[in-house]
Amino acid sequence: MATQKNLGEFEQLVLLAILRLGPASYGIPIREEIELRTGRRASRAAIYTTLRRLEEAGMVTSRLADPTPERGGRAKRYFRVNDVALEELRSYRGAMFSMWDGLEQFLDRS
Amino acid sequence: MATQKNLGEFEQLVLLAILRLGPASYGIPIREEIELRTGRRASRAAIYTTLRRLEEAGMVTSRLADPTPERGGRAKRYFRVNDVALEELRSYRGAMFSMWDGLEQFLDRS
DNA sequence: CGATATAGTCTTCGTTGTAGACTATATAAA
DNA sequence: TTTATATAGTCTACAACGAAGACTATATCG
Repeated sequence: MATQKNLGEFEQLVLLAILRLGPASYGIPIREEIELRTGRRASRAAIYTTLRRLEEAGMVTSRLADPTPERGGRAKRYFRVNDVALEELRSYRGAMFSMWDGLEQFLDRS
Repeated sequence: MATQKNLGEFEQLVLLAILRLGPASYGIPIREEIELRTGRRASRAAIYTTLRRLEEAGMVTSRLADPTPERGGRAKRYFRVNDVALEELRSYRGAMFSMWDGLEQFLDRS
């Protein structure tokens, strides 16, 4: 369990999407949140693969809910971010801040 | 050339290190800058491999300088970041800002 | 009960992350 | 003037991550 590695770039996005969505975090909305916020396309398979790997690494926990009475109401798998992952996110965020600090000159539009 | 993909997590760090170091950017200092700022270990091989791939992708440009008259003064290969990479960095930075926005509650120390 | 919508899985493959061992080339020391 | 030591970079190999196509499951609607 929890092989404790560095988070990949896409893994970070997925984790942040889960945090953003809160209790409503499952595959489809996670994907939508990422596409909406980053403007970047992501296949469903990419999302689920990443979610599975994150869970294997102990970064997230999931539970399969009951099917809901809506059209196409297949059971949803909900996710939440574990403390290890939170710590990783914080730490990576700090690292990025430190790396970007002082580089404002390179941020201007060309 | 320049297959235009998403930058990996480590690739970003390397690019930022080059920006930070300016004209003094070559393998060894790049590594030191990353270790210093992020607190994360990185082997020399990891740095050079990433640099080579970034160059193949058109993200950086390198030139091999003349050997310097210091102990161990082997010729250094200097790097600079290309515009494509700058644009990628900006874009990824924006995406991360957007994803982190509103999640300050999760940033507090535990 | 066939069409359609939502949600998730399987399989596969290319790309990125990572390091150990090795090479090259300089000065310092013996 | 050979041998040690320091700096800088390369080769090779493999594990982990990124990404998608095709498929399965399960619900409602007409």
